[in-house]
Formats: sequence, C-alpha cells, structure tokens
Amino acid sequence: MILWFYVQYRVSGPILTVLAICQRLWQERAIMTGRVIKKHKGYMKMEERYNPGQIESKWQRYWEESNAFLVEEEAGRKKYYLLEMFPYPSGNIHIGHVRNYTIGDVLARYKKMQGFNVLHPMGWDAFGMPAENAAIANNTHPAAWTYANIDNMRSQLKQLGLSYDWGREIATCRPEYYRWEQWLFIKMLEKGMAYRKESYVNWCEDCLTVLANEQVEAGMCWRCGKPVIQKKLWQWFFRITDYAEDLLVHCDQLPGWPEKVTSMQKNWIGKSVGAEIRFRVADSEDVISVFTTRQDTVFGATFMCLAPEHPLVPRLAEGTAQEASVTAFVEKMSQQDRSGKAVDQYEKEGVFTGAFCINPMNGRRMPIYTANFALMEYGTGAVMSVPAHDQRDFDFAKKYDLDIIVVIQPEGETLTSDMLEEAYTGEGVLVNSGPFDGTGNRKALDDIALHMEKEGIGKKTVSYRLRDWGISRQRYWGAPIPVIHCPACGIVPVPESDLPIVLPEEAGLLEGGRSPLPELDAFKQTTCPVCGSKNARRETDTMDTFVESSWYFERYCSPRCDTGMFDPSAVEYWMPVDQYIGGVEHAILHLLYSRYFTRVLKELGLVSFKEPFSRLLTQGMVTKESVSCPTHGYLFPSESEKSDDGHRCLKCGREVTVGRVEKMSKSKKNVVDPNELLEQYGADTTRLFSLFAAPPERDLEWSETGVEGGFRFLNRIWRLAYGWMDRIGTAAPFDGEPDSLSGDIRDLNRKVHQTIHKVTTDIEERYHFNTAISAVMELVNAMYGIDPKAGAPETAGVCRFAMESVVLLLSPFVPHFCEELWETLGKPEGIHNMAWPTYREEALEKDELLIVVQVNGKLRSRFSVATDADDEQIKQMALADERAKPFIGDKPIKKVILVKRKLVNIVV
RNA sequence: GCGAGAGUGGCGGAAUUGGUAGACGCACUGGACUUAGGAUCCAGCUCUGGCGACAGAGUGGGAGUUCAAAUCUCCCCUCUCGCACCA
Repeated sequence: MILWFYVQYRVSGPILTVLAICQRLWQERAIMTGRVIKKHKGYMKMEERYNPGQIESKWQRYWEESNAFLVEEEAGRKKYYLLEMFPYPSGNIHIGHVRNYTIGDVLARYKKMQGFNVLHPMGWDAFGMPAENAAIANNTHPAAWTYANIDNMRSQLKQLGLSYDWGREIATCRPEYYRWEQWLFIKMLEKGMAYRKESYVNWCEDCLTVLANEQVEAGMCWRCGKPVIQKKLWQWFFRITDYAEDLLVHCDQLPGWPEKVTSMQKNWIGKSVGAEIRFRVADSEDVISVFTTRQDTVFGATFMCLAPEHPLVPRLAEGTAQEASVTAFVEKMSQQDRSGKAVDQYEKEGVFTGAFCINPMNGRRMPIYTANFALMEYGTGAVMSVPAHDQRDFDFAKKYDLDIIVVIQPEGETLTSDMLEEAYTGEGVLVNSGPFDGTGNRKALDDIALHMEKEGIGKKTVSYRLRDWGISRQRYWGAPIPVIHCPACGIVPVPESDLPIVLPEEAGLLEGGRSPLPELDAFKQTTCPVCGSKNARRETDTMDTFVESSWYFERYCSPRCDTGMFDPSAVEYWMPVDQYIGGVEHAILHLLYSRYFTRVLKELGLVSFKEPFSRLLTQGMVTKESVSCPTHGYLFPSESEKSDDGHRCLKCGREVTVGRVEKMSKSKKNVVDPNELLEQYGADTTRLFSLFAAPPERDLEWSETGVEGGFRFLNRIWRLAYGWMDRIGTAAPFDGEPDSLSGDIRDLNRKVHQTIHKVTTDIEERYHFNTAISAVMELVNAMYGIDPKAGAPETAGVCRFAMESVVLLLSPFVPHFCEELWETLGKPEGIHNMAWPTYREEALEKDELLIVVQVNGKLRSRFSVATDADDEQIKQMALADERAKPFIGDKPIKKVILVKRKLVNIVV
C-alpha cells in the first residue's frame, strides 16, 4: 500500500493522489463485496491506472499456484533447455544478475510460446571464499551465511517474475549435490584422470595460510600486509591436457558460440608444433630437454635458460663459484608472483649456473642460466636461447654479454651479428648451419627435425600452453576430496558406500582464514578402508569451486536423483543445453572446464555427447565507476557524497578517488542494488529498462537515466487500452486480406505485421531486445492516432488485432503487465501459454518505394515511386529530378549506378 | 606484457548484406490542457553558417580501397574483460 501510494504520488502528484486514495478505498470495498471482478461487454473491467505492485504480486502468485513453469520430460515433444549461469549467493542480487536473468527469461518465455517444452532451472554456486570471509567478519558459520543469502536472493529473483522451474533448485554446498562430485572424483582417480603432484601456492608466513591470487595485493598479504612467498605443496590435478587437442579441434564445431569465445579458448589451449631437443650437460650424465618451435635456428643457440624452479638448477650450481648467487636468485624468485601476467611485466633477468651444455648439432658449449622468463609450466621448463632470432633472447644476451650468431639471412642479403640492432625474426636462408646452409628456414624446420630424429638427438613434437587443472584448495568451505592417506597403502579412495564425505559443520573457522580441517581430529583421523589401519588420515583439501559448476547443468535434468549424478534418461532428453547465457568474463575457464567435464562423463559412459552447450550468448558486463577512500578502501555508493566541496568519504571526510569504470563486483563495492528500482517502478519496468538500455552482448556502464521512459511506455499502453476497450467492443481481431483495407487502417495493419516480423527476428536471430522493444514503441505510437470507432467498419477489428499483438509481443519482456492486459482483453488467463503471433508475408509489402538520389555519392534528393516501377523508369525519374539537377549542371554524366528499389547514384 | 572485444549527438543506443547516419528512448526547449504539474498531448532537438530555402562538416585519430565506407584494409590512440587459487 505504501508502495502504491508512492507510485501514485510520483505519477499523479498530490491532489490526484488523494482522489485516487478515495477511489481505491471504494474499489477495495467493492472487491471485498465481490462486485468488481465480473465480465463487462466481453472483457474484464479495467483499472484506470497501471498499478505494478498489485499486478505483479497477483501474477507471481498465480504462476506459483498453477505450477506454470514446472516441466518434465515428454517423449516426442520438442524440448528447449535454456540456462543462465547460476549465481554465487553473495547476499543480494545486483543489476548484472537482473540483466543476465531477464535476458534468459525473455528467451525462455518466447520459446515456450513457440511451443517448446522449456527447461529453465535456477540454483546456487554456493561454495567459495566470500562465505569464509563473511564468516570471519561477522563471526558466523559460512553455511549459515550462505543459506541466508540464498533465501534472500531467491525471493529477490521471484520478485522479478522469472519463469524458473523452482522445483529443480539446487545448491552445490549440499551433500546431496557434492556427493556425486566426490563419486566422480573417485572414478577419475581410478581412470588416472586425477593425480597428485607438487606445485606452488601463495603462502603468508604470518597468517600461516594459503592465499588466493585475489588475496595478494602487490605481493603482500591482504590481511596482514606481510610479503607473500611461494610454497610447494602436494596437490590434486585433473588431466585436462589429455583433452587439449580434442577441445581445440571442436572449437571450430561450435557454430552457436560467438567467435570471440572460441578464439580465446583456442589461444588459451595454445597449440605449438615444434621439436623436443636434448642437450647433454657438459661433464655430467644430465640431459636438458627443451621444447622449441624454432628448431631451424638450433645452430644459433648460444645459451640455455632454465626456470628457477627447474629441478636441475640447484644440482648444476652445486660446488661452483656461482652457487651462492644462484641460490639467492632462486630464493628471490620464490618470493615473486610467478603467474604469466606478472612474469611478462618483469624486466628479464637471470644468473649463470656455472654449468655448460653441449649443442648437439654443432658441439658448441653453451652456458646454462636460470632466468625469470623461463616458466616451469610451459614446455619443459627450459629454453634454448637463440639471441639473433628471438627478441627476448636478444635482450638477455645484450644484458649479460652473451654470444650472438646469425643463422638466418633474408634472401639475397648478408646479415652479421654486429649489424643487428634487434633480433631478426623474419624468413630467410640458413647460414652457419653446417649441412643445412642455403636451405630456406621453412624447409629447415622439417629437415632439421628429421635429422635430429635420425640421430636420436630430438624429435618432432607438439606442445600446449594449457596446463592441468589444479583442483586442491586448502580451504574449509568446499567439497572434501574423498581420499584417505594410509601409511601402509598410500592413497586410498573412499569407498562409494561411505559417500558423501560430509563437510563437518561443527567446525568453526580459524583466525586468518586458515582451514580448520587439518586440525579437526574428528574429521581427519580415520581408518584405512583397505588394511584397517587406525593411522590413516583423511585428505583435508577441498575442491576448487569450478568443479561444482562444471556439471550442474546435467544435475538440473534430474536434481533429486539419489542413485547417481543424474538419471541418464533425463539427461538424454534435456541435454545438451540449447542456449547458455552468462557473462563474457567466463569465456575461458568455466566454459572450458565444463567442456572438459562433459568429455570425462562421456569417456566414463555416462553421457552420449561431448559438447554441453549448443548455443552460447555472452552477455556484456555491467560496469560502474568504483569509489575508493585513502583510509577505508573501496566504498559503496552510499558511503560517499558528492558536494561543491568535492567527493568525500562519509566515514572520515577525506577526499575519495573516483576510480576506473570496472565490472560490478562485491569486492569493488561498485554494485547497484535493484531493490530501489523494484520498489519504485516494479519488476516489469526494471526488466524492460535493463533490456532496452543496450543489446545483451555489449558492456553497459550503469546509469539509471532513462528508466522513467520504460515506466512511461507501460503507462502509455495502459491508457491506450483503457481508452480503447469500450470503443473496440466485441470486434474480433482482423485477419483478412490487406487489400480489403485502405488509408490509416491499412497502414496500421501493415505496421502490426511488420512489428511482429521485426520482434520475432530480433529475438530469434540477433537477441537484440532493445530494437525489438523500440519496434513495439513505434507501433504503439502509430496506434495513438487511431480511433477504433471511427472510419471503416474493419477499424475496430484492426485495432483489436493491434492491441492483442502488442500484448503478446511484449509478454516475454514484461510478463505481469501483459498477463493483466490479456485478462482484461477477455482472454483466458495465462498468456505464457499462448502461441507466439505470426505475420503474413503479403501484409508486409509497402504501397510505395522511396528512392534516394545521389550525385557523386552525396544525397541530393529522394522521391516515391510505385512498387512496380521498373529500373529504367526510376533511372529517368532520378535524372529528371529537380533537386538533383543543379548538382549535375552541364557536367557530363559518366555513370549511373542503380541499386534495386533503393537508390540511384549519378556520377558526373 | 599476452589473448579477446569495444569506441556513433548532451546521454543510452539504431543503421540486419558496403547504399538516406542518428530509428526508439532519456535529457533539454517551445506550445496545448489545467486551480496545479515532476501527469498527459503536440512540436523541435548532431555541429557550423544562414531569418529562411539551403549549404558545408560529421561515426576515436590518420591513411587507403570503392560510384558509394559507421560498415572493408593498414597504422595509431583510448577504454573494458581474461590471464589458470574471485566467482
């Protein structure tokens, strides 16, 4: 009621509001006494004013009570699985969620009206760090915080009127869900798809905890500010690299995916074709294996670089004069962020290990360095450096005064090392390359690889940039990894019958974000399932949350299945997802992991397909300026204030810096809460506005300017309907030949058909909801000039056709509003079950063509012509055009270009 | 740094296949209705010059292809996303 009052006040001002209150009280009395809701001339009595609050709760209740969106498999009926990326339950939905889920809802409702059996589920990606952080900050349990957030966000989503099958809701933090993930892990372990190896984590010595990359700020711990070091731990991995080639090849077989996504995935997998070459370490049994794509330059290799983490580094330096400096360098590197993006930004540096290796092609002694740009994760962790033909190696050689030998010369030129200002990376002919001198370098790639293969020095090989997926997390709020470490039997999988390994909820979090699991004896101490040893201990690492989101779309098909991950027949019916929608920021990791997981499921015989998502729509980010205060860090919009005095923090009064425009995120505090919009204008206006503001794939810098326009548009339709109701009377919607109409009413009929055409293709082919909405706006503008009772006898019928079409076309966008109007039009309730309107091809035809006249490509005139005019006639009319003539003058006409039914360009 | 994308009036955007740049909406201006208006209806609204008819310029900047370029090609600038432990 308060909301209603507020809207009234906004719309009508004070005096009419008082009148409206009286009217409303009268109506409510009438409703209570049952006198209002009855048929009136074939349609329902209509409220004069659009009242979103009342309408929206009415229809949301109706959808819920009539189970409007619950679905099940129906053999023989065409299905459509529409999925939006499920949210992390961070607390409140933000405007980015509204955008994502509204886009999905439009498509789901549209497909339903097209006759599909539409699966449209929703759930929660509920494990993750923010719950732990919130638990520490508020002294609660991550589970309590997460479930409270889920309840809150579910009711917010329901307020938006989204057509979800809520009977299929899942939360990944529930044992019923992660039980099957643990089951799958064990299967993968049995198949060798999961394995353990040592790798590095960010470690804070002070908090004694592992840090996520996000928790490292400029090399320091975000909690205590102490330096972060790299610590080696035994961790679990999935062998995604086994599928590198398959994932890569199928990027080109995903026609429903945006090319930018497949292209990013291809680059991420990063296939390189080259050779592996073995370099013997001088005076030692050791061999260094390198991967290179430039084996044609092997004669120019003058030194070797090993990653600081390379196992040979300490051994090579041992006992040499360089040992101390090598140890110091390795130590220094272990303090640094070694991620790809960081390494690329450091200045290249390295130290000599004191050892040499032998170039197998020419016997050259090459000094072995350890260098910061060599990555243990890529290739073999060793780089054969050819300074003459690689810029990075060139810079390094100049810095440390190392030899440079030219081995490729541009055709017909002589190039020597002292001529080089920078590396020569172009094509050419081999020199200084023994038997290969004079060979083109392209051909030499093959020749040298073959030669090495014959001599046992190396071989052709392929390398990928993609690395195996590390899934171990030393965290509490995640799915426990179901293995047992037994001192006698080693790694033992938890028997299937013991699943799920439930995360012990009684555990509180330890200070500093450290996982309590390793210190919780009740969890950790267990019996070995193989030998019965009492000294066995449970794995205390939990799984990366990306694991949960890599198969949830399959779980939705049979979310309550308790005999397996899913019911195979349900998955065969619903999968693959026909349309997946989510933020472009997931273009690589989540989507690649999901593709990988589906391949694993196929390999295990659980599904019959390997690509989970047929079509993908990557929605652009909703961005906003972030605001940060020198003392308080990032601020919520409500925590700072702009005045003449400047933009200040409300907590401390200091001047804030208005940051970059960034993706909305809770950590940046630049989120926009849709609640105010919902309260002020209702769900339909909020939905309409988020769709109208920009096409889905485009980034959207948030601004509320324009939201009034959407609300006005709905009011405008409401008023039109209210004014037309009596005047249309009981006329049936016009469905006759367009030729039986003339004048305004003929134009309106054409406009309706054109609008149906435009809205349908915009939704179906382009997802351009903004232009679909503006097409309906144009139609409504055209309807405003028409009186259904005046003119030809067909007028009322055309008007009813127009009005019903507007309501049907808008129903996926503003469903509550359209349900209400549909009922008012005297239609059976449930517009979501109606068929999508269709247009007639012959009704789209215009009566006249507009021809544009250009002279030398510049617009000079235009004229109308009958649709059946032939090209020659149009040409003559253009040449005779009075407004074009002065620009032709007496200059000779060189050429006349005619674009059929559109344009004439006269070239003089 | 590497990979991917984007840039059009005061603002959000439109122009679907190289063929009328600025649809639709916001903001703004003027008018009508009105006791009143932050409601509604009608009209105007890229910039420069001109009373006007009209003319010239114009899609981040620069070059090019073409009868014709927001759209294609090359170079440059700016912004956004991802970079493997945020989700």
